[in-house]
Amino acid sequence: MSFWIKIKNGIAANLSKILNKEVFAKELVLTPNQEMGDLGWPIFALAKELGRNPAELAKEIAKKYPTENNIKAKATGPYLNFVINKKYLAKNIIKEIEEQKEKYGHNENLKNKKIMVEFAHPNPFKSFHIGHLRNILLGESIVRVLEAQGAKVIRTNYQGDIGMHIAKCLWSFQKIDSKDYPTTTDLKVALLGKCYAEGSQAFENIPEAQAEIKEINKKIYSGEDEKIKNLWTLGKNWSLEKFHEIYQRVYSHFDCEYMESEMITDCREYIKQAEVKGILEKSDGAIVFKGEKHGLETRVFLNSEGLPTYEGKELALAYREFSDFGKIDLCIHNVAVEQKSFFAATFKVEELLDEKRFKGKQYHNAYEFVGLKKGKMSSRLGNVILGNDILNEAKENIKKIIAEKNNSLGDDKIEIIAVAAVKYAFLKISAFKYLAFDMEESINLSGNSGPYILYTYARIQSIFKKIINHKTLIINTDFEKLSDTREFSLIKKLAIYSEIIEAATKNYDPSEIAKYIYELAQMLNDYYHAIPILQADEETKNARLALLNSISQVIKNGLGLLGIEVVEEM
RNA sequence: GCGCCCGUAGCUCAACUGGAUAGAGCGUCUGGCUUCGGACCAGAAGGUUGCGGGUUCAAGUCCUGCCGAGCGCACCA
Repeated sequence: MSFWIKIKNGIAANLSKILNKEVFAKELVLTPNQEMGDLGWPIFALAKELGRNPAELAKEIAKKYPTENNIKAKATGPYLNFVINKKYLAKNIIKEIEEQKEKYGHNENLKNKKIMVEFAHPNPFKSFHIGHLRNILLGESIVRVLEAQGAKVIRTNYQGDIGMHIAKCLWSFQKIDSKDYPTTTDLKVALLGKCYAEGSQAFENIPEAQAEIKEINKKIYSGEDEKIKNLWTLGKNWSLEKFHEIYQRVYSHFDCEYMESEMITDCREYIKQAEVKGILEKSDGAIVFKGEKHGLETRVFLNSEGLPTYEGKELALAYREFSDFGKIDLCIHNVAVEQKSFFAATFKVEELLDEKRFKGKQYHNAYEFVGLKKGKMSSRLGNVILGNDILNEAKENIKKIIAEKNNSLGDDKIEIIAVAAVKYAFLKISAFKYLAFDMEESINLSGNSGPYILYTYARIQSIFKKIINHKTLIINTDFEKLSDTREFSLIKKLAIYSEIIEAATKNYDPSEIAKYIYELAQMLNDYYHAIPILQADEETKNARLALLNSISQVIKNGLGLLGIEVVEEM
């Protein structure tokens, strides 16, 4: 348990004793400013319950509060506020960070929990676009946040390698002579994209083509046509090759990559079981789930041509996911909000099918959609923004800035900064907010941005480089020397870090962490400008270095949870 | 038409899940490198939180009615 939580628990325990009534630590709020103290407890509710005037009651409780040296109670109007001794907090927090280092802020709330996070979900034969990018960045961060709370996390990715979109692509792709196949990954996926666009156009405009495409789709499902099967395998491998490049580029990996095509056989058995149990029923030649009696919509599981739909295949996936890695406590499906009714229905069917296995263990993390600020994105029309294009664009912009400064920086570092810029731009916005993407505006390199935070971090490292053996100085720090109010604000900010991780877990929303690190970086930059570090007398300097060391550790930890790497210089 | 989500500064977003004076960035204007890194910092302008009603000590946050946008409404994934 973090030192900060201990302080809050201690105050809550004291209040509980005085009032003979349970007071919870989470009722304590941060004060808006330093003069009011550090933590506050609004006592309106209690005053009302006792029929008392809140301000008078606050004074009375403050008087009864035990007089400790380190935490003092005082009444501020209808709030009971607590003042924490600065040196006491500084010493303990800095010590805690020094000891726990990259584990600082972590907890064991999810110890012994096995959680599967299913994310990324690109479709082979189609492009990895901006929506997939938001998905993978969010998913990767959620995984890290859960791990920081002690959970054992299994990373999975479910990729749609079957269906009409592929049939449309292959319809056009089969006409290309293998001698004309491109050699680079980028050209290969570009070709698949072009074929898909052509196939889609043909499907809409040419009746014969439509029939041919439907035929190809059936052949893909049956796997009996060698030629189609080979083309399908080839195209899929091209796509996966590209996807893996991207996963690596954003520091993601998966314990298991499920393919939709792997589900088409097994799912028939589960659909049949569900039909026998009366969960699914026949309707117009299809087998459907009539969700209305559960307040849901009707969804098709097996279509009238006898092919399993996405819903049908989901049943087989669920059984795989809940058995391949032993018993799991929770499966988080990181999928955009548009699939909400799809998941509501499939979760219900799974629950009715096998309550013990699935009930309460499936969760759809319905994050919001990414769209374009200008125009509409459509892979059919070819105006999609690719995940890689965004990263490349950010990289070019960073190169430009470096060139303007006449600096030089290795490509590996520029890449890290570019990835940081893009990741931060996506993750700083709440996952539950529609993201209107605009290339120029969305990837900031200054202000509230990834590079700003990396710059702040690099700046601290730069100070350390000027000191020899600064780490050994921290042990004997005189914390009394940290007397500036900015220093205390920084220490308090460091103290609450563990609570931020908990907040990010509650809604599976890493934007809490992004916001926190930004504020911390901002406070540091202000401090950096106002207070000299290296010019201070020896003891003060050491105390300030100890503080800087803690700040840089927390920035690094927080960025780590967002899936962002740091650079020592930039 | 029904269901879900949303509406906060010119733009993009915060507001610790009902608490104290609604805050940041971008953009605009002003100032700051002879000082630990100017991808920085300080300051200014910018708000009837879409509109109306309600709940209570307290509402951007909760309930309700409008207005507006997005997503979803069975054989795509």
